[in-house]
Amino acid sequence: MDNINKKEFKNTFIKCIEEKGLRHTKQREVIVDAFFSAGRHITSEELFNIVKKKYPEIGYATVQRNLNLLCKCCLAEEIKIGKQKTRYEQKYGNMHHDHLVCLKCGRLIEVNDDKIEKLQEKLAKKNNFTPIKHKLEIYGICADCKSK
Amino acid sequence: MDNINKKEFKNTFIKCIEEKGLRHTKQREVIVDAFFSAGRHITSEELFNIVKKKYPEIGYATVQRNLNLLCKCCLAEEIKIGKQKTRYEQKYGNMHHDHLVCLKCGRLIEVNDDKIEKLQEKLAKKNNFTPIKHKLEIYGICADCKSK
DNA sequence: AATGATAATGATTTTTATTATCATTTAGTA
DNA sequence: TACTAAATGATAATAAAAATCATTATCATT
Repeated sequence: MDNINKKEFKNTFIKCIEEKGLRHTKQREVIVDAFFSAGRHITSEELFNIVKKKYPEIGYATVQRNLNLLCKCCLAEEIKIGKQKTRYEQKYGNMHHDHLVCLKCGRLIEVNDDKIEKLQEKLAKKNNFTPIKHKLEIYGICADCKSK
Repeated sequence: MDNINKKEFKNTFIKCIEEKGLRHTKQREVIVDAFFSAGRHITSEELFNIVKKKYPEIGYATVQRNLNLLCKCCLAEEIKIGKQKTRYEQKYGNMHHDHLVCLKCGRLIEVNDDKIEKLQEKLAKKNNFTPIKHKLEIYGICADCKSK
């Protein structure tokens, strides 16, 4: 099942780079594979270290560049929390979610609330503002850290 | 009226540094004054340029340090939007608000919605997460930019 | 299959914001 | 007034991400 998703993910990427007139390379293959298989919120450095194992000649810049490219293809999104390094989150299609951020362990928990989404639309409209996207982060202490 | 707020603001600052056993300096005086009187979302660089006019010998580091100090006193808060420089926002007491961020002109509009706040509490609770603070940013196009 | 245009790569440098360092000055008290 | 430690100002360090650039690889065309 994960393989099906992976296939879809890669196909979307391929379609996207073809639309842009970009090229298919071995490095891109390896990077996109690794990005899909990695955790949900990875830094460029972490991804670089993973990719290096499969493709030792790869350069850091290539990983960084292709993460940026994934963002342009809407397959990844930057998340910046406090002073942490930018993390890159996988995005399948239009699925959106917000984050609970634990201030103790740094864990990111993905959440969703339709009512909040709708109220945000309303709030924007009230200000004659056309919303395109949004970011909601709730900072606090996660269940695990509370029980410790 | 603004002067009363300013007085309160400065008193809070003075109280805060005294609690921490820190000292009162001319530079702090000038920086806090300028910060209060400046726009709602200022960068350290902008503030430095303002302060320099009243106090030309001042160093950038001093402005930066005191902005950080204001944050520790809960009189300022960092706002980081995209790749922009960190901006510092005035905070009076506990007043909280969210932001509409215009993707065209970069303008920040402060908004508030009690219902959203309450739903956030609920959402956190549902995940056994103790919320401390949150950040909601809605990105889109502001009224001014739409009419252009 | 060879060619040529140009995108991509990898190594490195640059940029840029913020923090740290440190000698000197200053504040606040004893 | 002197002393102690905080604050300052100039500068260096840090660190993440972007830019540069010579070289290599891709891919449409022939």
